[in-house]
Amino acid sequence: MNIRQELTKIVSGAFEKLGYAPEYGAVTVSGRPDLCQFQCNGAMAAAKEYRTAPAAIADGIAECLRMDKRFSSVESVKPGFINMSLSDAWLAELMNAAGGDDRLTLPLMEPRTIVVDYGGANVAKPLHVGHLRSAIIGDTLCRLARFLGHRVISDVHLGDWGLQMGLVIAEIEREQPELCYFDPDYEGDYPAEPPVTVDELNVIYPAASARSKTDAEFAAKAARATVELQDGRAGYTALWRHVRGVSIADLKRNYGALGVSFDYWYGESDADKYIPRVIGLLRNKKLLRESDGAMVVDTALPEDKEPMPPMIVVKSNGGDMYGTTDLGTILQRVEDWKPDEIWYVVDNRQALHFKQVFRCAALAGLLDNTDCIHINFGTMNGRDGKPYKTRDGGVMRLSDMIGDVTKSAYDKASGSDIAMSEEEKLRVARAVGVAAIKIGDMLNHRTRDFIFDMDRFLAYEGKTGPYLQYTAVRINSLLAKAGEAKVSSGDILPPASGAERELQLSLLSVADALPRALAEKAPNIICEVLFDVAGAYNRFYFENKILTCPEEGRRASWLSLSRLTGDMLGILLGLLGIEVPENM
RNA sequence: GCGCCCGUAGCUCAGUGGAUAGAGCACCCGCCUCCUAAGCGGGGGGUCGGACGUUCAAGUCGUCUCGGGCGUGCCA
Repeated sequence: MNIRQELTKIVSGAFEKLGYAPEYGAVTVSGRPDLCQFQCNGAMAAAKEYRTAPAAIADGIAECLRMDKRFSSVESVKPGFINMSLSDAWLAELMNAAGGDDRLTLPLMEPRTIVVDYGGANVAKPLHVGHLRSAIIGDTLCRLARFLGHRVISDVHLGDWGLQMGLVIAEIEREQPELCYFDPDYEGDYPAEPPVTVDELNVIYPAASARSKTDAEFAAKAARATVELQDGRAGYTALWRHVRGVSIADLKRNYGALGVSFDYWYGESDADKYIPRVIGLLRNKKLLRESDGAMVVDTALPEDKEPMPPMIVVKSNGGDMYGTTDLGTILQRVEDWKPDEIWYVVDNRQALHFKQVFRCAALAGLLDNTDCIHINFGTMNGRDGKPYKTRDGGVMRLSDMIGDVTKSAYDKASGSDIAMSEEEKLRVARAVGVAAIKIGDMLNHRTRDFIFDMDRFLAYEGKTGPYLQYTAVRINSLLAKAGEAKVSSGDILPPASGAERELQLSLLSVADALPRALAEKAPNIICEVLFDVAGAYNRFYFENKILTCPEEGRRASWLSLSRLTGDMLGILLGLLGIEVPENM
């Protein structure tokens, strides 16, 4: 249950009853927790319309609400604030309702079908730290949308069809020209085993990319190979299939280490067969125009403030642009899945590109009541504010980063007071490392550039993933001890202290935070509410000795409240793809 | 040049037009004979880049300005 919505309903009712528009009854969490838990500022806004002193309106509303037993206090303050706090009895009632429900009374929304495109992975290019954000933000948004009741289809949209494939093919040919894939007259079956390993691929692409910058002939060959691959040359296609397969296996391992997965591993190549139809549609609607040998579509609107260059659909050499592939992909998604929304979790820098693509898709009539949304995010920079580099100036592999953080978490686990087996330490280290990385990133608002600081990820102190896990582990340990001692839990009682009341209120606020996080596509909102809950619990835990509490009813209540908190932390961490280890 | 995004504590960042702008780190001081101290409490630290405007009320909205990042047709 969303308490803020519930209170808004109640207060709006009071406004209406007194002859004011109900819209003024909007309730927010109090900005002055020392004064009250919730507030309504509508009286001040209403004052103008009704030409009445705001304080007089607030007095009336407060008077009207005061008789409601669900409030412990309702006050009208100075300029026209309406301050209210929940009665402890109602709070306890809400806690027990949550504790007795699988979803902890968290809301479900009207289901929509949402396709989420994230990851940004390319064939033959290893994932580096720059791929982190799309993967974990996209994964979190998928989990959140699913949890709130939506039908979510995730698609990695693999970069498997562009120039980088031509570069890789050209480089393999340069190194191993004798392979049958390069013989245009070859008529036999192609080998079942790939001619390259992942490790070789990881060397081949950078080498090819570098070569193409200094060797014009090689660059031309790569471009030609790209076109020939797209035209279906048999040998290249067979080789491409191998490279793609080897690459995908490796990508799955790396994403898997982060707990990130995809429903579909479609690639740009899968959009290829839709492209002729896209171009046909554009041509029929007379949207195509020749420009410097390329075919373009004008996407500018008269009201645009920002410059909107034409979008190139067919390059002057006859090849497709990535935007064309994106259009083909939209057609495929709309036909196969009929989504209400398509989300693109992609770097800020492609904002203009997506604006063009979405407009072009609308012009072409590809969108059938489908909203396309670019969920942009900021660049990950190093401590110098420039794009992140390793000490020797190279790009850092995602697998290396995960390895470093996991190693450090392992050392920390080894120094723990808790005795753990070797195997357990490894499991804990993996879970803790991933949590450190994810929270370190997603605590920041997604649209901002942020500083990637390995040392901070390795700190495990304060506002970090491990803090959240530690809180959950503590709770689980407490509940296990209670079980051993046969101490039973029972109804959650009205709070006996400020810390306990704050814990209950923080649990109540989750139901409001999740839809907001989804509406804004902002994982940091989930993180914030997680720290609210975990912090409140840790204060409560410090103040109260739960297992040894002599009052049986109170002890039983505290155990239930602890269980509820643990379940809530589990759900919220689950939305971020973070596991709770058995020990820390 | 034009456009988009961002300037909040020493650092990294939150902040749904409302009351006294919050966290974490770092620094200083406390708390384990008692359920996991990867924890809890306290302290110092701010003209929210600047100016003007809208509003009963601006870190939040608008205009201008300074500083930084990014984008601006045949890579993705």
